[in-house]
Amino acid sequence: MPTTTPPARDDLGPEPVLDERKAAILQAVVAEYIETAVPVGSAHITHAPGVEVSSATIRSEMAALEREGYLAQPHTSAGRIPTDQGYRFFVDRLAPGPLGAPERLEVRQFFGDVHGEVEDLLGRTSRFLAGITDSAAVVVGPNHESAAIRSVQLVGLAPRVVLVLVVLADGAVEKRTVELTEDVEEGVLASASAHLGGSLQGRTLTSGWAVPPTGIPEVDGLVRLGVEAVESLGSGAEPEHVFVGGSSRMAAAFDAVETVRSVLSILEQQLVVVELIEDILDRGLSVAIGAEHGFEPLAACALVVAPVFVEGESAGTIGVVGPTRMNYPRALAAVRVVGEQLSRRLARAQGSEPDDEAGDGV
Amino acid sequence: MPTTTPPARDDLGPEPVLDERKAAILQAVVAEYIETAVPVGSAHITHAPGVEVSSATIRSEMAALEREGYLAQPHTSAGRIPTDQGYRFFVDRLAPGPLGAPERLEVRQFFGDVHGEVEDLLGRTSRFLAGITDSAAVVVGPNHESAAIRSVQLVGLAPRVVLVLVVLADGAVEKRTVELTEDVEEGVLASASAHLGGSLQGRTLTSGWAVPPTGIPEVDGLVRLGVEAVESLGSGAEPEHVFVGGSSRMAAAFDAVETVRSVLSILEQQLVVVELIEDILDRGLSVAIGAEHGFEPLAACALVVAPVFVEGESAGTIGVVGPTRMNYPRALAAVRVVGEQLSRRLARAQGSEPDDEAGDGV
DNA sequence: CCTGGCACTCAGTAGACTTGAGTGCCAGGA
DNA sequence: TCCTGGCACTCAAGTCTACTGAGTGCCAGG
Repeated sequence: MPTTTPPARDDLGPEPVLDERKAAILQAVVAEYIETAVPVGSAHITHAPGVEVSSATIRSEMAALEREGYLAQPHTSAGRIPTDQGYRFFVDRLAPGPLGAPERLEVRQFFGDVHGEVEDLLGRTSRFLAGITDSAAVVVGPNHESAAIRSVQLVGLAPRVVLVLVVLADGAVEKRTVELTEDVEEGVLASASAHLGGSLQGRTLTSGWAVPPTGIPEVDGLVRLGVEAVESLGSGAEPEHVFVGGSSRMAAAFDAVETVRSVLSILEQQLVVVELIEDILDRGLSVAIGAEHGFEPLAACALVVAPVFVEGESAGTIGVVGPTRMNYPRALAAVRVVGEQLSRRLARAQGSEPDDEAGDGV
Repeated sequence: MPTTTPPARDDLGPEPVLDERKAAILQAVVAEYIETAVPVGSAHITHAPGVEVSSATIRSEMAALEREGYLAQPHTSAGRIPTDQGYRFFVDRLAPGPLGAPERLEVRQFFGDVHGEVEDLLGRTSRFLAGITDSAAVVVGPNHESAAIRSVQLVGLAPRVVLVLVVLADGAVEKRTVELTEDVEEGVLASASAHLGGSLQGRTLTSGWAVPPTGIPEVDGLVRLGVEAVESLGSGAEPEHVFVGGSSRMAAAFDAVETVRSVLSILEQQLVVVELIEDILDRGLSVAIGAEHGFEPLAACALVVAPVFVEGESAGTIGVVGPTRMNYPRALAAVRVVGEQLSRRLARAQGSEPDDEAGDGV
């Protein structure tokens, strides 16, 4: 029986002092409850690793764990259920384990087969991640504030409607329709387009840029409108692209219909979910359990999240949303591996990394 | 009591022969059941308009309606529930009524406030339609097969990665990333881009087009790749943009969790929903009730759909998905009005219609 | 042909009882 | 001091029974 020293903790609260046996009991209860969703009685874990004592002893330990806030009892004559704090202890002690073999194969296959545009990739990834974790999954695309502008173009759609098109270095295309007050000639449009493209290329959406006047009033007017449009793209008016997959799985995750409805409704408000995930990451956490994230409507849920980096730059976020009794080991491993693969994939799509198929970590 | 002659029927099956009283009873049962979700007993509708007979008489009529397939009984001593056929009769007799006043106001406000890109508009519309019908709502964007190409551009993203960008007359932007086998010069890229744009402008994505060679091998190679990319856009490999709003409302629509889960899971597979809606429209229906659409997983649902036209051209579809006992009058009215407003809005976004705010029909 | 009356059905509710998984506590032993 | 087996206790959930009442089908009389 290895004396597992707890790995680096996710949270930085006061180190809980639980002796080995209490910890083993708590761990056994959490593991059992995650698997069965039934309150765990003392007799069920007498043979759990690190426990090996009689049920009576376990009972007294459980009573202590309950006093200390790690376990709860639905009613007097029932077994114990982990509290958020109990799950937290379990998660913090969790060594970063590998993904199960079948899932590993699935990941390999998925990232081997998938192709197409980035948005498509992100959407598929969210559904895939939902699939292997049997929860809902969220994939947030990169926000383009720091991406360099590759090209800016003005395209006339109708006599007084112009489309401002911005291509970023990461392959993202943003657009904005601008309505004009008067007709504009094709040549003027082309000049303005060229001038804008030349001036903004290489900048980022958020950097302040001064576009020198051309001296031709019509062109400069149009250029000004174009600059405003591009600015509005950078100002975060447009939320990042968010993909939520597998939310149907929440239907079976809770027995109260009202909980299901409210959780689903939150998942529909993608902006809220994104903010929640960012907040969790800002606080340095990778797992938020129940009330920890402070967002009441998702108090029955846990989130497992991870940022995705491409060449050291943030390129989005992925996460899993499930009931607090979700399978944390699997979710953590899946998020880690899928995040890595996605990152590698995105790097390749930007042409910034050699096209090697032999992935590490999977 | 007006002798209501049934309006034009949606379906073209054999005209059912139900005398006035039977029809009134059936209508009362459906209306009551839609409102209460409780099996309707004979005594409950003795005072319904057009009925005004004793419960005993109603009972015998109900028994007849059951024999004829319009009603069903959950068990012997319960009231009646409409069958799909019963709902169908109800819907076919429904005069196209106006939307309720509060909803009318909401529609006016929504389409007055909403702004931004088309995708954004469609997404918001789906959520809005879900809101006023208290069901899930689907908005399918136009498929771009028949839209004229306004501009084609090649943008270099990385040494061997080129983005092919197609702007369509309706303001949609499609893109495809192409990986090259060898580096290409900036000048060659520009030439190819200009040549492609010049050759394809005004065509549609699906029309076959021959692009004349320029005589410069590097350029022609790039042009060929570009043409392939544009062709792949038209070949329907890319599904239309689909927006599903309000699916959380399905959680409360059925009491069997399994039904909820399976319906939600179907709504997640947007492609399936789109195909189902198209199929319903192809069959000339605007409402599909229960098993009518022949799609087993949604046998517990009804769909109310409508195409959206802009200047006679199809510009997408909108629809409402709910349980078969959904509020058909409201859903029909909402789909009609929202469809009209969306159409008008899309027309304006394309600059093809004067910007008059005073909408008719709302 | 409609109606009031009547016997019948049966889901749902309520109460009584049983079961059994689970607890807390304690005295005795290592 | 700590663990253990034993024991009395609790209480959700299941089972059984009885009752209620909403609803039906049928029929004889107006």
